[in-house]
Amino acid sequence: MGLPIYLQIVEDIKEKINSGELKPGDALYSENTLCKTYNASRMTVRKGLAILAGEGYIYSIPGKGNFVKEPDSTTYTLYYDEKNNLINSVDKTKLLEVNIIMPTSKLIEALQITKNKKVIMIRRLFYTDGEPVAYDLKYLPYYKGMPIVEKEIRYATFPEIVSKKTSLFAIKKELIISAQMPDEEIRRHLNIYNELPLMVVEQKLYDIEDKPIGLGITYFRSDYCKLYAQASFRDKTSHE
Amino acid sequence: MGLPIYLQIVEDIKEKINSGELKPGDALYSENTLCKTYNASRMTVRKGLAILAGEGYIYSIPGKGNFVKEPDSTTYTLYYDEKNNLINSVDKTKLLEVNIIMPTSKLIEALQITKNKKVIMIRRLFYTDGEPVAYDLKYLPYYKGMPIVEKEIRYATFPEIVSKKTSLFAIKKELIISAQMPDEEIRRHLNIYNELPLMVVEQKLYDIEDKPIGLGITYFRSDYCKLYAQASFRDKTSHE
DNA sequence: GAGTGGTCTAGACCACGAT
DNA sequence: TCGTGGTCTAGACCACTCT
Repeated sequence: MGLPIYLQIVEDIKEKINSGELKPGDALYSENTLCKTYNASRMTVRKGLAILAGEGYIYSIPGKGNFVKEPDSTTYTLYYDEKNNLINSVDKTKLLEVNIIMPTSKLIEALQITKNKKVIMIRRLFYTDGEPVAYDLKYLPYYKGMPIVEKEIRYATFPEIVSKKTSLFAIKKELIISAQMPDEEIRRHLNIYNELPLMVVEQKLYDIEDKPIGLGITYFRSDYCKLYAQASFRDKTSHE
Repeated sequence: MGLPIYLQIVEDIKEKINSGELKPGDALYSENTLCKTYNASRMTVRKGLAILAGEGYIYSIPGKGNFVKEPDSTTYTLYYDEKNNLINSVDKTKLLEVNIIMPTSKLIEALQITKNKKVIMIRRLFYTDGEPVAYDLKYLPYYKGMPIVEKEIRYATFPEIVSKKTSLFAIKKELIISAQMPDEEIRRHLNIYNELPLMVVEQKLYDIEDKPIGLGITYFRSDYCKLYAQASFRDKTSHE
């Protein structure tokens, strides 16, 4: 087979781990031994081991060796896009309000600002097939000369809105997912007349220095929103 | 500073990307040029580029060059552990029932089994501070001679239960998160007397060949469950 | 054909752990 | 002191793209 040597090493050791021949905590053979085993140079062996480490199979302790890692059973990769987590995706966005407000105490804490700092509030409604499916609130600290162009805000995704200020790469993001019942205002906006709960996704954006630069809360009709995640697996690294 | 050369390269290029000097789609200098720039050998430069690629900053096209990648704004790392996503974590588990049942049509589809294949059903209740906080259902295809030891099942986490059969490394997992109102039975188990919704987490486990080996559904009282995710960031790779 | 990234080698020196 | 992993070099050959 035409597989490069380092990938053969990866596959071989993976197989040994998956089959149980190597168990968590076990030491691999030393790199020099692996060089002889696979008839490869040390750099090639190390490239294979680096991939295994990146995929969470092994770790290494300098001066001691490489060891099989305990698999992480609590980490998943979640796909979240406020406009595309619905059973059907958002095809219309209605801008309800853009305003500059004084922060509530919740905002002061979340955005780590003083109580005199003004905040931009954006309220939007997302539609799928003509039906309102989500009610969306965004808050950003207000800076003088900030361009609040309605057209942009109407269609933009939260990271896009914020990225006008900072490079997208610089942003750290956090999500908190919960469920709750809608209040009267949200019931009205989302046409909820019966006992339908909401999926609530709170999104916090931070800049490179961990300073909060945006808070978003999206209330989804639970019949239009399911979130999907999978075991944060392996095979995301460069090979292939 | 004592940073190894390849990490200096990583930091330098990251800085150029974060500051906007290099924008998505831009080509980096060729590897040979970078060798001269940083006074390093090609392997060292490539080690740095490999890290940048692993962290999602760049990608490379053989024969063409290395390019700055569009940042992925929809992928997050979610932490989910059925016993530890609650405001307080589970300190007691009550085993309601272990039974072997004939599959419902939903189970036939989810576990990809025939309608004559028996299924093990496990029903549990999770407690925090004496209060029931989650109602938990697990389904696994039944195999002859399967050891169903009550004590194990009572306390085990889903992946742990299934791993009696397969190596933990071999398991692929999927989560589907939604919100719904409790039915009469769940209201009773979770002491819900008012309009309190549930966070529902459906967990599917697959073996290495993508065959389903377990289905779990956990119904959390929404006042005791928030899920947490953060931008699937970078800096998880080996360096440091 | 010249330039690019992908793979690979056979050395080297270092800091660290075990003894 | 010896073996381990961590870093690094200066070459090499290949397949590929561009022109």
